[in-house]
Parts: sequence; structure tokens; C-alpha cells
Amino acid sequence: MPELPEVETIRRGLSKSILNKAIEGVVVRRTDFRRPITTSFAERVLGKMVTSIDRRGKYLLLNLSEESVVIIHLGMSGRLVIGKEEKPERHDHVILSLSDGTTMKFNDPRRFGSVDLTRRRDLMEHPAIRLLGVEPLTKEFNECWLRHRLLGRKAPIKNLLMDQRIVAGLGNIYVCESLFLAGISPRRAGANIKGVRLERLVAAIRKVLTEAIEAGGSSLRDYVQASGELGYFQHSFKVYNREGQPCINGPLTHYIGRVVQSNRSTFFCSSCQR
DNA sequence: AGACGTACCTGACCGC
DNA sequence: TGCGGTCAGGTACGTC
Repeated sequence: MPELPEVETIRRGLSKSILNKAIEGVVVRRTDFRRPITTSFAERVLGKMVTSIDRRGKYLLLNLSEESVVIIHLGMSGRLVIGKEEKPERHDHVILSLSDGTTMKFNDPRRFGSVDLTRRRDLMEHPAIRLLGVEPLTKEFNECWLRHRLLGRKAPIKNLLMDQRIVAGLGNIYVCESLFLAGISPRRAGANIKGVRLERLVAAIRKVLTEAIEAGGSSLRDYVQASGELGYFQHSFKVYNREGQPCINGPLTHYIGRVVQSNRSTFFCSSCQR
């Protein structure tokens, strides 16, 4: 489901609903995720308080009292659902009961997501976090930095931007949208992006992500925010999922096309993106 | 090192 | 109605 804007939206929602509440009950109904949930998860989390919530790339970091951190990834289909104590539904894999009577349920049909636990001092060494690249909405992410990371890379820029070790948080939707806004072909080799293209790319990524966060992320299929509200950035897609539709830039002869790169659909306008 | 393919899992949708 | 095929917001791992 989620890329950076969706995870950031969820982070902000959770910061309103679960902060400073104690975890009074933990039910782990399944442990077989991409990375199995540690058997000691429930006992190590029980009784702790959620003190703050961070995000790193597409990972949510729930900081708990006593220096522990829950690391959550939502994979393709994961959700965090806040509600009243109810009986679990299909694919509710982890259920936290909080001190104000609400519950937070981790629901993930495909089980590509993960829930992990570590100590705060070990966070930066955690295998999921250690190799993550730059946060695209920080000052560190700029032309100089990106140019160095693209140096000598022959792979298509689409694939390189999807690589979490380069830029943390971009996924299929926002890479497609950013490349369209920058006017860059998704098939262009990374090393061939220089000068004005590089400037446009950095600016486009920042703009697309910022606007998507302001819109509460994108709601495809059944994705909802923790609060149950829908994000609405999907109405702003210029290319994603728009194969065959006219390009918004312009001449009626321009149409959005779809190609497959590394087994993922890429949507783009071959006239506007070079 | 880096590029590429495949596996993981469930559900929705489409055509027959 | 059912059945098979395809596709889906992601990442890890093996191979060349």
C-alpha cells in the first residue's frame, strides 16, 4: 500500500490517537511475515507507553518507554486501524489494546509487511534501517548528493529511484509522478541525468511528495488512514494508472503509455519525458 | 558492485 | 457461477 506520503500521513494520525498511551494488551495472531515477528514481541511491549512516533523511509517507528522501538512496515497491503475493542477481523495479525480503551490493529492480507522490535540504541544498526538512503524531504537531498549517487549507474532512473538504499520512501506511484513532472524518461540511464534535468528531478520529487502529504496520501483500492479517512492525492495523478489517457501537458497526440521495468508498471508520456 | 529475475501472499477484476 | 489468468502502493535473495 504505502509509500512515504501514506506512511507520513499515518504517522501524523497516530500521533493524535495513540501518543502517551500505555499498551495494556497485546495479541499476536500470526507471526509468519516476510520477517517473522519475534516470539518475545508481546511480553517485551506489554506495559510500555508510546512516547513518540517517527518515520524513516516507508518505516514507522513507534518509540516506547524504556528505550524500545517498534519498527513497522506496511508492505503492499498493510494498514493500521484504530478503533474500539472489537473482535478481530480477517488479516488482523497484531492487536494492541491501549489504556484509553482503543485498539490499534495491524492488518495485512498479503503479509508483505513486518513488525519488529529493537532497542533505540540499536536502531541504526537494524537490518531494515541500516542501509536506507537519504530522506527526500530533508536538505541533504539535493542535486549534488543525487549526482554522486547516480554516478556510473547504468540502470534506468526509474529503477534507481525505487531503490530504498538511494532515496528512502519513493515507490512506484511517486517515482512515476516525479519523473513526469521533471520531464525525464523513466528509461534514461541514471548516469545520464545531469544539469537541468537533475535540478528538475530533485525539485519534482520534493514537490510531488509534499503535495501528496498535504492531500493525506493516495487511497487506492481500500486504503484508508488510521482514522478511516481517505487520502485524495489519487485525484492528482498525472500518469499513474492512466494508460491510454491524454497527457495533461498538451497536444492531443500525446498519450500516457505503460511499460514494464523490473516487473513493475511504469506510466509515462514518451513525448514529454526525454 | 550492480543489474536482473524471481519468490513471497491474498484479493480484485476480467474474459470465457 | 466458476475458473483461470493477470495485476496490485514492496522487499529479499539468488545468479550472472
